[in-house]
Amino acid sequence: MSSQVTDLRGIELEAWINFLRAHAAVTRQFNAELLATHELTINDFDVLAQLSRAPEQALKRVDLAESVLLTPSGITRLLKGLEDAGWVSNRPCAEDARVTYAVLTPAGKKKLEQARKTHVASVRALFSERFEHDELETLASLLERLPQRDTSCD
Amino acid sequence: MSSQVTDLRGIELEAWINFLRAHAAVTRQFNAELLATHELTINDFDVLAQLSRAPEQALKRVDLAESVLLTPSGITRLLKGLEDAGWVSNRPCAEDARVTYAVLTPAGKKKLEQARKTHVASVRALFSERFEHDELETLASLLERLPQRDTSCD
DNA sequence: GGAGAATGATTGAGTAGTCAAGTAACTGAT
DNA sequence: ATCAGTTACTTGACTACTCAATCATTCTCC
Repeated sequence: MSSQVTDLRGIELEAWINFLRAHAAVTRQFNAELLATHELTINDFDVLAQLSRAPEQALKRVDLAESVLLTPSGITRLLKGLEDAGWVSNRPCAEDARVTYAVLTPAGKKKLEQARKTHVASVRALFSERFEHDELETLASLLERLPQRDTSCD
Repeated sequence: MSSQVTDLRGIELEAWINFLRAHAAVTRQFNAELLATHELTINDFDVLAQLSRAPEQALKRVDLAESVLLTPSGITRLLKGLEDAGWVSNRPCAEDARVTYAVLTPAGKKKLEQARKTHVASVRALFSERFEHDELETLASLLERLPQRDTSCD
């Protein structure tokens, strides 16, 4: 008599499973699109986007790692690809010889602008097709309360 | 004057970025836990759980692939690991010689019960620490409206 | 009842990451 | 001034997948 059909495993598990499935389905779609039209992965795009909003389009590898939630070695390897493609270059740091900044090149900036056109449109389309504006605000603010950074060293 | 600080890139992008970061952070944590205490990945766990709720604890590989959103070859390789560990065995299908069912062994059933104790507790803890019951219902139902299956062949 | 298409599953080759170990450079207490 | 610890980054070995090709079997239907 109560309400709708609900998951027997508890609401937390239901939310988690929906979350997992949605991530798999949505990233698969976005990655395929991005790869087909721009030869970039979501993480490539994400890193370029982070660089573009950074002062002087440059970021230390550690900071990049933290902001896109990859390990330092993951960032090293990802940047290798972007360097080979010419979207990113390296700049040594005058004050600290350990750090090499990753810098967005002009070509990289251009590449990002192109990719943004289609990718941002896809993201907007997927979300706004399914949700009203106020629902998107709710969703964004709920998701924001989940861990958004690596918790393994807290 | 309007409201809170809001993301300049639009609410859809904000929701998407929060979603991506949350997935990376949360799966990293759960995977580490599950691997440390049970030597299972989230996908391993997920496959065992799917099998346990299936009639006769058996499922075709294609169905398994669809329900956990892996490719058929991903399922083949994942099952190989579970077979080697003894949690899953193969059963040929009488009606169709192409299919081999993956079936949960008694040991696998036991393994899953153990893993469930800690993993389900972690999931519940993470979500109920952060959200009220009605917020969880909202979150679950919003996430449910995102694609939950592979859209590449629609 | 046989040819062709579709389906279930596996395999080889490749990719995108992880972790642990290592190197180099910096920091801070004595 | 030094040396123990920390930080930035890279590397080798591995894992967990993906995709495309392949093989076997079953379905379609003329």
